[in-house]
Amino acid sequence: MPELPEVQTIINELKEIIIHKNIEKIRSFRDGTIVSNGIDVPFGSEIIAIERLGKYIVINLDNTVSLIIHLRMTGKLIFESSFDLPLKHDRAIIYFVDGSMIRFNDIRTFGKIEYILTNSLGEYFSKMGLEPFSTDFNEYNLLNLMEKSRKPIKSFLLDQNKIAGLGNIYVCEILYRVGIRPQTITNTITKSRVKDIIFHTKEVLEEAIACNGTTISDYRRVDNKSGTFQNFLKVYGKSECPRGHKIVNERICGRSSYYCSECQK
DNA sequence: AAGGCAGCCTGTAAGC
DNA sequence: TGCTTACAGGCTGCCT
Repeated sequence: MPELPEVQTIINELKEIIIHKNIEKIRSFRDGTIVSNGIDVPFGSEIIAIERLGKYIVINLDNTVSLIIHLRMTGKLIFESSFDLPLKHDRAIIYFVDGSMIRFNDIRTFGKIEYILTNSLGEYFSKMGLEPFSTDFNEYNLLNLMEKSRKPIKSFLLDQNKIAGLGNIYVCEILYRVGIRPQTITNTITKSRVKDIIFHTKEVLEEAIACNGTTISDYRRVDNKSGTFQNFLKVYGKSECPRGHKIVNERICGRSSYYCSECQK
């Protein structure tokens, strides 16, 4: 399930491959996957930049149009150096003028490619939360948000309008490292713990990016390879924590939540 | 207004 | 063995 590290990995790899390529056409194989908003991607549109915002991939073209891609749970972007027929679960394909292409493959069809005018990106992402690697993700701003929230910290960290890019796996891992239980009500957490949340959020995300992400089932890199951070998970999907305590698996905030009742209080 | 949750969807695996 | 059911989970939209 692509979260920030997986999306960042895909972007890092795409940058090497598709910057300055010209789009020949984008074909859809399923209604609803491409949301055009009445905007056209003209033949020859050149890709001039690719960036990540939360879990979104934003591709800027040279003609005031941008593509916003969200992979949701099972979306993959797989680069092929030559044109080929669509595979099972390919929902769209971006064909380039040089004969290469990118498959947008998505088993569960929740992913989307949206066309938008570049100058309205700001509005589109206006509610997006703090970027974990920006200077805005600091003690002052986070404490300010947390003081106002009465929901469980798990739900707070998953809220993209608070912090951008975290999903279920990394939230479980962050809370383990911080030593807080997922049920803890956000505005009861002390200031020193807020510091710990910032530190461990960056730490986990950095480590996962260095591993090219976490492949549990569906996530793949642009070359169809897996990430390796699954080998370093301490609680998600585990039955014992690194210190040998039994891990609790409980549904919290509608999500399967893993935590250690010894290490997390 | 903030928070909770069903629904979207398909493949996998457990249960009977 | 084969069918049914639960689960995986990001985000939107509806309800309270």
